[in-house]
Amino acid sequence: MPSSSAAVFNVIQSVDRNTLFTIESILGLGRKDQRQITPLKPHRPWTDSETAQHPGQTSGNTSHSSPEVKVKGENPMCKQRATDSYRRTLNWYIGRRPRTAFTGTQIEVLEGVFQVNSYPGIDVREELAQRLDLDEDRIQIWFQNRRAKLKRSHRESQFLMVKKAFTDLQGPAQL
Amino acid sequence: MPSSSAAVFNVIQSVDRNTLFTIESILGLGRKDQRQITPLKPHRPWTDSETAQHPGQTSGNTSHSSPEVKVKGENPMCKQRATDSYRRTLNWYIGRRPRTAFTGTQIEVLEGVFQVNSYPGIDVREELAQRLDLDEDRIQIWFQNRRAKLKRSHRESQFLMVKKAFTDLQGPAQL
DNA sequence: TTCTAATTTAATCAT
DNA sequence: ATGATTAAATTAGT
Repeated sequence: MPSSSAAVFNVIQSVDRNTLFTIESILGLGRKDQRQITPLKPHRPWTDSETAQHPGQTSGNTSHSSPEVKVKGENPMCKQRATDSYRRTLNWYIGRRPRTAFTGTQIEVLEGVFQVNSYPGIDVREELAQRLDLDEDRIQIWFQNRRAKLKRSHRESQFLMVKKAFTDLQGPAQL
Repeated sequence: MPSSSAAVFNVIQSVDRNTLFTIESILGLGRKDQRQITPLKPHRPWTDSETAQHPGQTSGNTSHSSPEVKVKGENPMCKQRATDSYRRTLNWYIGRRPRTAFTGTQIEVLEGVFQVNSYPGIDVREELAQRLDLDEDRIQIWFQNRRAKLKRSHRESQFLMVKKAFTDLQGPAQL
């Protein structure tokens, strides 16, 4: 059974139930020709239980059942919160890797290396992983995100400079 | 393939300028170097253009000569004198966007679209922004927060179900 | 106090 | 590798 038909059926059901938002519902339905109705990777494991349907039929989505939670340099804080118990237990039906929490010293070292070399090779990454007690994958992902962040900030500053030039041009003209 | 040629080039350049660059020196440099780990000035392009949309909202906060503002660090002793000064210093360096207050009809439409499609694409977001007279960024942030809220509620209900099952298992066993 | 808009970052996916 | 986007976590306003 294809999952797209189920999605379409859900949409039709939802629209049928509340016909209050007729025009606005078309906003969500009008572009059903592409991409959103047939998601190749449905990243929504919880949205189908709104009408009390049978749960658990979407559990077979890329679940790498090797629970090797190797968060090595972690556990700096221990909040006694009731939500903390099921915060971890609800991660299993999501196929996502648990978010890695880098320590302060790890960030320090990574930032220092980034200032020298933003594109570390495999050897430097392996060395860093061994020294910082992290996986090499995490190192690579961190550098990717760090480069993206740097580019973002560069774009922002450039945009601000252009806008400032505009306002500086328009400002004195008003005097 | 020359996929790592850029990285090699960067490394060679770095080595050329400051000779003898090993992981040791990089790590040592990263340790002793003083830099900002917490940026405290992340992203505020609207602080210098308050004339466009939010008149009178932001004040001229050009000087920020108090970089040692501890926001999250709790200080159990001598907290009375520092409360309003904290409040004041928080308002200084925070460059947040003013909180958007959605109207009732905007919330209605957004909720209606959310019931149909929790992951609207760029086209739907743009359409919504134009119809509701909002920025597309606000639409996206709203859907992000809405999904987080939905997931939170689902987590709570699942936790309650698990806890109920647990007590139902333990209860009759005691008889 | 609760709820939620806003921000940041690790992770994922497509190109 | 890059860009877009998401989830998660946190901050902060009403």
